[in-house]
Amino acid sequence: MSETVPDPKRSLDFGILTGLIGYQLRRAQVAVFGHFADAFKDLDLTPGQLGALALIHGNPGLSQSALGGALGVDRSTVVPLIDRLETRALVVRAPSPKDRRSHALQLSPAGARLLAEAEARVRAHEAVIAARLSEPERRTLLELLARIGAG
Amino acid sequence: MSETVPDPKRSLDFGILTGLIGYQLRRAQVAVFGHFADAFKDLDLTPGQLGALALIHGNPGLSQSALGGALGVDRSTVVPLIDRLETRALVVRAPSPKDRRSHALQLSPAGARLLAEAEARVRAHEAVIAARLSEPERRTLLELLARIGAG
DNA sequence: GCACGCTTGTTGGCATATCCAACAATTGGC
DNA sequence: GCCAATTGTTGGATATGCCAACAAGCGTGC
Repeated sequence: MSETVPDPKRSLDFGILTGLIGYQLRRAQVAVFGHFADAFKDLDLTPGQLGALALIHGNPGLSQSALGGALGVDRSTVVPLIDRLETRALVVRAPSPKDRRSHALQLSPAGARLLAEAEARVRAHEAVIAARLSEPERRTLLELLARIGAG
Repeated sequence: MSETVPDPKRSLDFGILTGLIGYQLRRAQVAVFGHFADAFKDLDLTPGQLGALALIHGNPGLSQSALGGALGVDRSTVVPLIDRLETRALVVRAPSPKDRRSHALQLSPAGARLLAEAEARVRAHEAVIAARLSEPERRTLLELLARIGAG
């Protein structure tokens, strides 16, 4: 038994963690999320909110359930998300012409403007995130991640 | 103006989302986290708890602050994490010989046993996750993620 | 020595985010 | 027209995270 208290100067032993996709995924996520929050705090947008705006823009009239499916979250999780966007007058819960149970989600003009602004900004944000990656590497990463995410 | 209600049969328009590292990261994370929860529910371990066990095992006597730093979370977030592991008698908050403020974290024998079991299981879990990846691709993904996470 | 500033763990307040189960309204197949 | 399924919502339960404040303890400068 040599040492029980690790030397803080020496770097830590991460054990199996380093080789785990799950762990590296989380580390990357923390870094990206943190930078995103900084970059978007004046627009007051979270990644989930941006995702919702982008999906509603690309698929106007989308239902909340369909949005939840596309985002990979439960439909009950979509409620407060849209509540917030609706309170900020970015999204409208329009009545669906086909189905009186569901809401046809639409971007308000302000929502569309904010999305356009956010799309410009997200490009700069992504450039910072991918600064350590060459363009082919970036594409490779996207493709490999998509394959993991398709599970 | 052709359609306001998107055809559910046709796949959705994801707009810029598909090309965003942040988005693909989140999708992958959801898939991995979901599978992890299934695989570890009988051991009752979350990814964060496994990370803590692995780090304590590799660095016995670690302080809570150092653990938080290694996990990338706030020191106050570590408290309930260790609380839970200590309640389950997997981790011990031993007094630090050097500093009476801090706790020297140690695995209990039960904690060490559980970690060994979990390490075996995490390998199987990762194999499922990476099923769509060749071994070189898996390595590439780990390396690219590590570069993103080093931000 | 010893005073002041820093660190450590903890608590409390707060905000998300997520799930599941139940519910009423509504739809659609038969 | 009946009945099962779906839609949005609510409520309850967890988790996860941050920040700010606090007491205890440490250590540097003098």
